[in-house]
Amino acid sequence: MTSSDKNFPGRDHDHGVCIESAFERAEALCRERGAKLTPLRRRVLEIIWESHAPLGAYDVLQRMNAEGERNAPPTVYRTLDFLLKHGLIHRIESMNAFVGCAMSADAHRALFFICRDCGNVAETHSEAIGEAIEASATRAGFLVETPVMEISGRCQECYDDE
Amino acid sequence: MTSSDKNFPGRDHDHGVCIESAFERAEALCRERGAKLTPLRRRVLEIIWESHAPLGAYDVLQRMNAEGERNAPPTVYRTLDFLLKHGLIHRIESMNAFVGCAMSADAHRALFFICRDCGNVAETHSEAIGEAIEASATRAGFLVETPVMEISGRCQECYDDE
DNA sequence: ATTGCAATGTTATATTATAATGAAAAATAA
DNA sequence: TTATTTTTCATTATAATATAACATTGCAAT
Ligand SMILES: [Zn+2]
Ligand SMILES: [Zn+2]
Ligand SMILES: [Zn+2]
Ligand SMILES: [Zn+2]
Repeated sequence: MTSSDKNFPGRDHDHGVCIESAFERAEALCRERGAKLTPLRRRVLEIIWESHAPLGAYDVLQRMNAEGERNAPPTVYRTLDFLLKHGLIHRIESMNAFVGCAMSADAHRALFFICRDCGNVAETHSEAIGEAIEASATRAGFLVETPVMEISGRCQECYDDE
Repeated sequence: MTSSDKNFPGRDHDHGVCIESAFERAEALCRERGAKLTPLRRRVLEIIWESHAPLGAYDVLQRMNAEGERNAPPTVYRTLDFLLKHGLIHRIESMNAFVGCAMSADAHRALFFICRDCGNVAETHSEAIGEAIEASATRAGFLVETPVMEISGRCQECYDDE
């Protein structure tokens, strides 16, 4: 199986592991690229990784300012742009929100499953889908550059709960 | 071939035909459902169908008000909601914009190709993609409800032009 | 006529995102 | 080191997108 894995975050998964490995990947990648993971950027990444549910920019901002700081929107958008540019987070277009990238941050075409109940997002990568899209694009005379694939629905745990 | 067709709108296609058939579909569907295609709704649908490039809500509003009318945002959003509900238009999530539905308006899962040069959008339907997504969803333990698939890239004509 | 309902109008405001400018900090060069 | 340049961050204002809340109109059923 070359394509996706069972990677929807279970209710009981060890999220500490997610966070830890996200930071390891971020640090490795920044070291490798000579990019600076400043305290501000680290903090925003940490906020994003508080859960697997996407956060809006203003939600991030609110958390940044929880202890009385006075960061303004451009600060959070700039920081999110940095994290996006380096593939450390993804933007979920259908939600105007941001979620941590769960994979090695090299450019990749991701498919997101978004649970409408718990709000969690699972990132997957499927060659079969990529190929099907390429085939369709070829028939339509279209050159694929940036696919946005965001599938709303329900995760296993949420539909087990009715 | 059960899946998609060559349906990117060519530079030279007869757009009058697109508009005409869009209105025929809209009228048939509203008749069938007892929904009212009021002058306001007809006008918005007409504005949306001016081209194959998605329009933002405020672009629609501007066109509605071009002759001095004073429609306000809720009017256009309500009207767009009606057209969306009946499948007469689609919302392109990655653009916050709206485009006419090119197919019979029964609930369908569409894939959009969006040309970054000319801005045109082609709507396609591919069983292969649907199946690939279902397969991936099953592996991830996910129940698909509302897929958003919006592929940015370049249409044939635009990359022929360099 | 009166009631009920769907459609539209109106005002205000919420939410998401960026422009423009400058100060501070960090890296690089001299 | 000091000077120079670049990157990062702060600040103020504003643009762009979307909705809440409530009023009015028009039309159909009783
Ligand atoms: Zn986790
Ligand atoms: Zn869920
Ligand atoms: Zn056309
Ligand atoms: Zn094009």
